Amino acid sequence: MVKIPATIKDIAKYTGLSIATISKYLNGGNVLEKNRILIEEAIKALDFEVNEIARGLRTNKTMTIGVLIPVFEVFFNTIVSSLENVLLETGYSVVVCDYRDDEKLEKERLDFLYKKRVDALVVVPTYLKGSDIKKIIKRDIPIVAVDRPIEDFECDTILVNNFEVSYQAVEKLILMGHRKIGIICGPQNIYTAQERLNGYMKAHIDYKISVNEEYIKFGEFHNMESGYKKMIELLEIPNPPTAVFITNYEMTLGAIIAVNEKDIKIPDDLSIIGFDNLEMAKIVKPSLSLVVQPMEEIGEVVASLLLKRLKGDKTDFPLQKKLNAQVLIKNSVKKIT
Amino acid sequence: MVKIPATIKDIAKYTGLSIATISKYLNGGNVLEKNRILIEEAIKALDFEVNEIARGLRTNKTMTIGVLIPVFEVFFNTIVSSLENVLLETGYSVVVCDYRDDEKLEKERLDFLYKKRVDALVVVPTYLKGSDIKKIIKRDIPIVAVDRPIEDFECDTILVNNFEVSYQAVEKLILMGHRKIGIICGPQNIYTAQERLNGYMKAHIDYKISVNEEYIKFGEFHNMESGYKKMIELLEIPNPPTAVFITNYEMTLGAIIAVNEKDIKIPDDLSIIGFDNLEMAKIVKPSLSLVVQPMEEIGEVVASLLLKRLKGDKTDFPLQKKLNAQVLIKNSVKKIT
DNA sequence: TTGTAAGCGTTATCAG
DNA sequence: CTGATAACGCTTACAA
Repeated sequence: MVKIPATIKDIAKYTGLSIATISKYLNGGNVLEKNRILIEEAIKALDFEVNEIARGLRTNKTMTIGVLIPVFEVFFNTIVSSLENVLLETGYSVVVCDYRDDEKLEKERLDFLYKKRVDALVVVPTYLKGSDIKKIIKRDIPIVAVDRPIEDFECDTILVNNFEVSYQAVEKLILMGHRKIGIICGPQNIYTAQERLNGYMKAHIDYKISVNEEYIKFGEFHNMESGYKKMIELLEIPNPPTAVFITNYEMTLGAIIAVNEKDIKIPDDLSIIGFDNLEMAKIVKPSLSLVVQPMEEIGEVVASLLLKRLKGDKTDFPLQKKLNAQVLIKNSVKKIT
Repeated sequence: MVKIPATIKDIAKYTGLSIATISKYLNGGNVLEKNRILIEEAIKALDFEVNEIARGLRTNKTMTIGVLIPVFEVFFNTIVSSLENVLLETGYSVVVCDYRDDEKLEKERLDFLYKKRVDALVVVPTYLKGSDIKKIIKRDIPIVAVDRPIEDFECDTILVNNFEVSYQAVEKLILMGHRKIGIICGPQNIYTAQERLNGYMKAHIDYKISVNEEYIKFGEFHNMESGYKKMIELLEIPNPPTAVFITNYEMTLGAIIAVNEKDIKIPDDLSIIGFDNLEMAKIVKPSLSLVVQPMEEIGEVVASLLLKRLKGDKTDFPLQKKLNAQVLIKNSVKKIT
């Protein structure tokens, strides 16, 4: 830990070979058997490791992928994990930054990743627009938008069928006889939150059910207290909904706590469909009906797309793909008449 | 986005000055007013930005701090945020890696950070020992252990008074008349989990209360289901505890759900002290008694220590500091007779 | 104040 | 297969 790590030059001296030969060996080139052995001995003896900074300067590649997410929470964490699982295999590594839902930080962190010379970027944007990206990103590197599109920017984009799956969830409630259906939405400046509300509206329209504005509550993603509060508000409406659709993980958690506290029985007093609530789903009784997003799949799809682009393959650019979430109906929804 | 960013050489050509002068300007050196203006014009015109990789190679500094945490969860996230707030001010940036509580990954990610040539490391270790560190870290960079010490390794270490605060929490329960006190602990290979259990034991010894082994349950940190299960187990003991101390955030969450589900009234049927459960604490009623750790303070202390070490100031090395957590008694604890 | 030139640790070209 | 050498883009004595 005290001595400075050896360089190729040191290995060259130790072995009597040239720098070029050592470098060739390090990059998988052919070397005489006896030299190979010698080099490997030297590497061990001198505790050598490549200086990735120097290599990066020379090759103009850092073998690093930058990932920008709004906040460290289970949905994004899971996607990133799955992304990493694929990418690490191929020698790439991943640097993840969150911007805490903050507009300024979102740009700053993007700039940070760019300055670290990542070879490609994965972005879950909130406020970020095409003009921002163009200002920050000056080299031509692959960029993939995930979960939400980037406004005014042409790039590969991997989304979830938020609209359709929300439609399906609400449709199930309708088909179970519900007519008074509440929804706890996310902020309408977020694409996924919009889409989920739109699905809710469309289902009402298609089934010719009028929408009671009182039943639509706007909470905050990434804040379970807002789920709690909005659920309380819904429950306190004089003519309350018979079913509530909660549109993300954290808010679902808060809503469950509200329901418990008010001593509301599920599904007898109220039917519920939550979102993405995997760990909770195992715990809560009766078992929670859920919209489940394909987080692992998202990560895998993004990773393989990225690898393709990094190889220079621009087929189908800009790719726009929607992955399917599923509605899982369990015991938290009751048929009513 | 198409053109490759300009280099200092380009600026030199544009301005007719030498590379050295441009470099001097970039690093805050004095330059003739008219040259300054010229350089700034060139930078704008050519869209120049320093190549941090090249700079890093030359200065042998990356201005980056590596942070290794077990998992992205609120306790660690909060510490990292606060750390970043300080560090970013000073021009450093932060790369955070989690190892998902995995022994192999813990070493791999440490190696990754090291290979990225971070200038210093912040580590929350689980399995990591001094011998591992010595194997991986070959340059002499500052290392700070946070929340848990590194076994067999001499370095700066910032901890929380887990033992003392757990003692105090249990003591409060005892002073409120409780004699049958349950505890939901974390895995005993984790330092903080050990300390918290030790505090519980010591309080019992000091107050001459015999410990019922049945009341001691071992869950998993970072897994709310384990909190749920262990709480159920405690409640199903024929002679159940009258109070339970739950020793981290995620397990507290699960435990609350278990209590709600079993229709146990807090604090009438059961008294509870949870851990670190800030957001929950706002929601749950009656208001939850808690052990609150000074997460922001930890981040700040670590950051300023780091900056000191990076300046080469080795005063008090190896520093070992314990920060104080607080017991906050609210309405979830009842006096019994 | 400015410029020259060496060098950080690699990779890549091109002889040998 | 191996080696000499020129880059990569920047900083930093040292000289002018």
